[in-house]
Amino acid sequence: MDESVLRLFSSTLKKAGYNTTKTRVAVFQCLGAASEPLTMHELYSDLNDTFDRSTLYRIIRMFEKVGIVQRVPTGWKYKLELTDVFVSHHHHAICLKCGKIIPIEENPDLESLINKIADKHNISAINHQLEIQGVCVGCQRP
Amino acid sequence: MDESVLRLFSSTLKKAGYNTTKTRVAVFQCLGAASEPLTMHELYSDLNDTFDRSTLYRIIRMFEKVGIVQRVPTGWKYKLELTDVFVSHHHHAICLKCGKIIPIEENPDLESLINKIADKHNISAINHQLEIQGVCVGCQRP
DNA sequence: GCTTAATTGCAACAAATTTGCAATCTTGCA
DNA sequence: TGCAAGATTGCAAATTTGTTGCAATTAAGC
Repeated sequence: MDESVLRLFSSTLKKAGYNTTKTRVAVFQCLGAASEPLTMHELYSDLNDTFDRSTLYRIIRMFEKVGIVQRVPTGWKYKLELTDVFVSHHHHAICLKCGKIIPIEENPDLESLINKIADKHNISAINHQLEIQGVCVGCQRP
Repeated sequence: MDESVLRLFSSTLKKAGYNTTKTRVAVFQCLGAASEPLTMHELYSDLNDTFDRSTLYRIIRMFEKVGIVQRVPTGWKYKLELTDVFVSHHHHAICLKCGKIIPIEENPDLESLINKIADKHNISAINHQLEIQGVCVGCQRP
């Protein structure tokens, strides 16, 4: 993983009053290495039982509070991924046939439209998520 | 609740091979009467312990499968509401200060933009959700 | 290197969700 | 309307998911 990203991670923690520990770095790197969002369970087993479940929960809760990770709702469950600070702001499309998650980069038109919609409802938008369900090209019969 | 909505509910179940039971009607009506999405817990206690929790979970899982209810992610948890088949298609804005959920009716511009974005990623969109977080006008200091 | 405060592991707990099975309803049909 | 077959529910127990207190360990700053 990129040195500068790790430094940003570390300074984010520090600014919020937390230490940079081996455990936290491991969780962060695991999320950074994943090609798509992970469930708690996946994250835990990817880390190969290196530490206690309660520690992982505590770390994720804190990472979320300080804006290092965010939850991606996927039907029943949710998955975890790094926030826009570490990965560019994006959305997701999920293929209903094969379950693949396709990242969708942010679109300026979408962003401004969302702000306009929010304003119309007297709410000033701070953040947003868009999830699209559909069928990917690979799953569409010829 | 409207007769015709109940008939639609019943035929939706039938088409999927399920019976229309007292219990299922009660759950459906409870969701229909709610002014905003409900948590499992709220739904259960609104129904006033008329039946077992496991039954409620089974019903909700099935309702979701056949497209009667959908989950609204709200941070950690999720809430439940009827789908667009029974309530007009809409999105949500959540105030980060007071937690109020503001329904946002669908916007044709948004819809077409989303379809365009999905196409660009080789996925043909079937459904989508947009969640906006912000601060509502009542929570903005004067 | 040392001190102090933060972090982790452990073990127990609490909440949320699932499951098997027997008892009870619904439906379709006589 | 009454019955048989299959679907649905209640119950009790298991599983999964997330939380907590406290003692042991570790990281940060000097």
